[in-house]
Amino acid sequence: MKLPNTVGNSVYELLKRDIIRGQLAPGSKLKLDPLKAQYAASISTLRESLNRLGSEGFVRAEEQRGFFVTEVSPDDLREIAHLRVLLECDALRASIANGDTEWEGNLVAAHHKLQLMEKRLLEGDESEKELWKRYDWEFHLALIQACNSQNLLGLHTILYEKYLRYQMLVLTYRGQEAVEEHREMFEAALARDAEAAARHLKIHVMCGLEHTLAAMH
Amino acid sequence: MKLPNTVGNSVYELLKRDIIRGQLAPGSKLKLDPLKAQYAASISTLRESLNRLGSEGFVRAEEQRGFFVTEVSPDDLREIAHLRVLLECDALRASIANGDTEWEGNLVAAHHKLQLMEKRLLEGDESEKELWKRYDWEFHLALIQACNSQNLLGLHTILYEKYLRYQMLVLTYRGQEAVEEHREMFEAALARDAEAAARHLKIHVMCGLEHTLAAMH
DNA sequence: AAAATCAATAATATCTGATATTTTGACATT
DNA sequence: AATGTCAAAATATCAGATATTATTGATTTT
Repeated sequence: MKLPNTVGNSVYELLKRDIIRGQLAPGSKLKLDPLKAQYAASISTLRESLNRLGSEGFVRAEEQRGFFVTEVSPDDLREIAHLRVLLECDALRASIANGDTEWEGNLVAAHHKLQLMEKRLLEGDESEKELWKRYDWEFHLALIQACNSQNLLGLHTILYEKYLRYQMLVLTYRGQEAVEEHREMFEAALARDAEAAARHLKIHVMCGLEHTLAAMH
Repeated sequence: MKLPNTVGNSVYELLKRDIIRGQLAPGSKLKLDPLKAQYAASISTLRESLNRLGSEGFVRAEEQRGFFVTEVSPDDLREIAHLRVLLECDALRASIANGDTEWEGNLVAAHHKLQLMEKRLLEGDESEKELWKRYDWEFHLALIQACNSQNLLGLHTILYEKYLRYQMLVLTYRGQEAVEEHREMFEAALARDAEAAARHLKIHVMCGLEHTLAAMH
């Protein structure tokens, strides 16, 4: 990954992070003057970032009325989970078919790190949820990294982030089940059993969906 | 569809149209001053639109070096075709499962208009390729309109447009085969045969892919 | 009290012009 | 041909101005 050197890029990253974390609440108005103060950027630069986020669906732009954090809803979450399964399973199959030694190595490393973190979370050490989130992402990315489609990886990234926002909003950790699912995916991927891996991935996302929907009451 | 009232929106639409039509050639530099003259908008407004197009993949932004029309390549086209099949087939299945009378009505109308236009194209009247392009889009959209997922429809739109750019670049019409494929999809959809419809759609896109790849020499 | 009206205020969309930094291209040196 | 230098060009960013539109609150009408 390249560092975001420009002001525009870092404002974009910060805004996206704050939306995903829920610090900018769903539906809330993104007024330019306050944002300018908070994110230390000019209106023009802010508008550029907001336009990007608008294209990606994190922000909604209403003509002449400005920008809003995209609303959440159970239906939207269902759509996102469904798309994530569709794209990630496809990418996973391709990745398992194409992956070389390098890919396996990264995957083993990513799973190992994730698993260590999950062990600590299960033991009650909730101090590093940020890190857990990153390791979860790195594991899922490692699985599909060899899919050989930049377009697919790009779309998946956005879907993963949107899904993550919902998980952050309900702020609950699913625990042991998720650990198992990760392990099953991991083992199936290493065994080059694409169908099993995709099956476990689908279960993983769908159970996460149910869990999050339930927590949304 | 809503009309783009703001300058930013129409510049966005115009730029995208010119990229898809190939009037802004793949890889070409998008210098701000010339664009400012050509699209009659200020730098700030232009940059907003370019940022949106960057998020969607029509434009590539390079730090400190400005904006470029995204390059084309056979591999990129293959990725896009593959994703289009993946998403559009999924949407089609859902649409066939959910579609009501209203949906069928729109579909019949869209297919009828497309078919008339195709007849004229086959007879050699190439004067209205713009209109044909629109009717093709409206038909494909009508097919999946009832899929019940705004997220899916949004992603599909971008993929369709990217695929279309390649078709515009090679500037050849596939003719009778495409007409047949449209008819088969149409009839399968009306008969609520989701598997057949998806099969024909896949063939439709994949044959279009081969045709375009061949024309890219 | 509810609805409609309307002026005052606030916010957005857009443009211009200015500055600092970076990239590019020409030219000269090795 | 490779490298180094320097002016010109281009970008990224900002601040400030204007026109237009949206919001708010008070006033009037029903």
